[in-house]
Amino acid sequence: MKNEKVTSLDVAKLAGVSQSAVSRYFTPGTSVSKKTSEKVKKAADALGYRPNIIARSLITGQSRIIGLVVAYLENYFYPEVVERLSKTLQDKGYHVLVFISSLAAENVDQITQEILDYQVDGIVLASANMSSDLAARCHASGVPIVLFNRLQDDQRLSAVTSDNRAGGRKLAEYLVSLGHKRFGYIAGFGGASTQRDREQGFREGLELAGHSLTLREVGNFRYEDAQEAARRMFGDAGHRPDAVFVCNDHMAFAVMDVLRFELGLRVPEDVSVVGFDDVPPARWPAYNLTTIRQNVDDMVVETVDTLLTQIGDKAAPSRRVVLDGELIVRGSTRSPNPAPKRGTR
Amino acid sequence: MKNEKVTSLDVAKLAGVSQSAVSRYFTPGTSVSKKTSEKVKKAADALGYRPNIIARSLITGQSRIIGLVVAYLENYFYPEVVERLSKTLQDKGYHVLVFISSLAAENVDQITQEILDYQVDGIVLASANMSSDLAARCHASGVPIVLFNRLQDDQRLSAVTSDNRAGGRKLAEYLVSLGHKRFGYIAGFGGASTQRDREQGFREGLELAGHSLTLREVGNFRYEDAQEAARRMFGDAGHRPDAVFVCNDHMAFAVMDVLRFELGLRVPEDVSVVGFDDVPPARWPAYNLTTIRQNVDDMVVETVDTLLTQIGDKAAPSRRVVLDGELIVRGSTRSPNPAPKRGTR
DNA sequence: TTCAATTTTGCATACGTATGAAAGGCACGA
DNA sequence: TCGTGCCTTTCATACGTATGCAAAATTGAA
Repeated sequence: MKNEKVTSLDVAKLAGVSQSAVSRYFTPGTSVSKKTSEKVKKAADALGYRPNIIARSLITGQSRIIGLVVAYLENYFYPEVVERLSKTLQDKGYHVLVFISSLAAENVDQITQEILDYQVDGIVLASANMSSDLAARCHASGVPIVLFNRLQDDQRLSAVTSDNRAGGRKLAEYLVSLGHKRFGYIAGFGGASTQRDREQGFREGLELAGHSLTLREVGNFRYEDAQEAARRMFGDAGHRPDAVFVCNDHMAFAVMDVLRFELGLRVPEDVSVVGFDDVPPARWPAYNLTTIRQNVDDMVVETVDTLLTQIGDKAAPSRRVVLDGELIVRGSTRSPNPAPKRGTR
Repeated sequence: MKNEKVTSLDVAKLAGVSQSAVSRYFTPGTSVSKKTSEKVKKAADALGYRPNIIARSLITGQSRIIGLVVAYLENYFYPEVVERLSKTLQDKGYHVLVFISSLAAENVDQITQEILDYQVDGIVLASANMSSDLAARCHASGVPIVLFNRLQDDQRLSAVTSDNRAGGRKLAEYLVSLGHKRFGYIAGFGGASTQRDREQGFREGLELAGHSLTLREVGNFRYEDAQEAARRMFGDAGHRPDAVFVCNDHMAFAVMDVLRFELGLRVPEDVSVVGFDDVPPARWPAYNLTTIRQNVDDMVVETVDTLLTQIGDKAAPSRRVVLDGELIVRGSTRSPNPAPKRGTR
């Protein structure tokens, strides 16, 4: 209940040195003699003193806070991101201030204002889009921004993504190689670059193999919407796809659930299902989903690298990092071995 | 790239007023005339000025930052918490600074030090335990703390939890009512109060009905550990439970997966499985898990209430809020209707 | 021992804002 | 016209720390 803040001045008095000495003791990379060092340490311990980061920030202009904007943690890709990102930054002496944004874009602009108010040293935008003028404004105020799992036309913004287009193509090629003929696609929210790129890659892959998309529905990255999309796509028994690419794993689970438990279809015998992300439930036996892995660890490392580089050198050029995504083959797709047809066994 | 910070003094000059006037304009609840109000607004807009929260904090002693300590977002109960908590606080003008802690306890103490360095206005401890002396220290420094989904012996700490013991009892009663005879329990991490209380309630419920726990294994709140636990518990076909309570949903999914896909057992026909939390996948058809609902919204509201009350009045007494958890009956438990045995259909 | 070179220390100031106290402005009634 | 009371504004200072600069102390070599 004692609300007595202990300051560097208190420590200085007790230790019989100047406030500067105390400050220097707690600032790495400054010279302070062994003698005073011990005096300060002793006094600081006795009083339970710790430097006030807020006051320090005011001087140095460094808050050691990174703002993270995230829209929905419902997709289990993002909790992993928050955890890894926060941990990695923590190890480097930074911390993450979370801003939850709605899907509406204006909201993001308002939130970014709030972020800037906190004098953050950098911003990570995940699962949220930002208006170009606001991006420009952040840039103008000298705060580095990294788009995570997002791309924007503005080339001045750094971004870390997987190669979503290549991923979509890989999935198309793989499904074609399994002998599938009728392809469905369940899309995410229209404004997202991940949605756009994955679909584009998937279509390209199909067309290169002489196929094309048969059916397309929109699931908006939400479980419930994806269920609806699956019902529409597979409702007409006569015109069903025999393979469906769902824009992310989260929605793929919804689709599989509808196929199996509402429509009585077997996965993969009747329909092959593939997703994107490789979130933890994708490898749980109940889903066992074939998907493209987004390596969260690598993405986070690149994000932090980019961010800290730009914090250290404001003149550093922006980077666009595109990571390869590995195809993870599991049990939600038909077996690749066509041998049984010939009866060789 | 222009790194020119615009301060209240700049605005004051442009508007032809004093710096105080600018400060008052941006401080709600202060009196400022309509005339200067407009001058300031105009100048501020022209320069793109926004008050520096860091500098403000130094004066007011209020950072409007709440520290959140969380250990693992792997359990999908916590992402919901982070999202709801952050959003609710955002609406009240606060923001959440995230601290990821390992499971080790010393780590939490170090992290709490870091939190205090940021001069947070309050702390929420979720999925992490804190040493008593550190709790005392936080208390001493006047920073309110709320334990979320955790209890501690120290009565001075506020806490918001579900009634875990009552929940465990409800589950026991329900399983008994279904006619089960052999009961298994898969425990969480030993140090957690949720683990302890849920198990205690479950045992009480069984004993009140003249039953007792047959088998017990430890899953440590982790998917993989829970799989192992399930293998041990159900490995011996002659001594299997016919109902199992898994300490949280996250582990329950692992157990169901092992039962169905490794051991070929049917849920609920061969074994009834119940969990705790009611995370989103619990209602997905693939699991369709009977469980106790922890109402995240209510828990968050109570947490924020408690926190803001104590921030507003440091002398406010600590609160312990215990919320009721509803039994959600789904398809992972045997049908309550014993009629088929008599062949009435 | 002396002096120059080097390290350590203290002093003073700055960071950007909030706020109590004092001064200024205004309207109103006498 | 003058004085009284109230609302605005300005002035000055404080919050807790970092840091350039100059003074002091230490070191090392001659």
